[in-house]
Amino acid sequence: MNYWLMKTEPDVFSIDDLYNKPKKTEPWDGVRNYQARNFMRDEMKKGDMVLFYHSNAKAETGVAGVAIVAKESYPDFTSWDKKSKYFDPKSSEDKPRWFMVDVKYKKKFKRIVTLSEIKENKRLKDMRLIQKGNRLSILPVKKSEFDEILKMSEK
DNA sequence: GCCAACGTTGGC
DNA sequence: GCCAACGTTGGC
Repeated sequence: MNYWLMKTEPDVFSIDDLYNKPKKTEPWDGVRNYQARNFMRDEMKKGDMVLFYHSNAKAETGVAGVAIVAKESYPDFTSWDKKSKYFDPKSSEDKPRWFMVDVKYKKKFKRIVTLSEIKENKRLKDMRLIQKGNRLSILPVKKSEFDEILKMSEK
């Protein structure tokens, strides 16, 4: 099993929004970065665990909870929907360029594990999230890092 | 709102 | 294939 961190802006789609979806499940659409796409297309498997990260948050930036991969990658249909803001003329139903997975709500932390706490925790110093210049919206996480963040959320 | 650190596009 | 210009991400 693999572990991941997925970023979302809570103003756009928060952990509460995921909770309120039918079946608490939602397609992770709109990823338009090749590295992030490749993670979803090639490596994310059903049952993988996801740290649900609130970026650019008005309140607190950090990990807000846990989700689980509910469906493995399939073409991101918003990429050939002309009305979608994620429309990409180079993607088609015949030749999809972009892919997504479905994620399902697992739990909301009692409190946000903030980015600054993560930076301060020596056990998390190698997390790709806090490497310089990292802007990837989907990142692999080690099991030890995943467990550490879970532990921090309980404190 | 600013801006550093990217990634992408397109002319050549 | 190079690289300048442009667009985006995301912390602050």
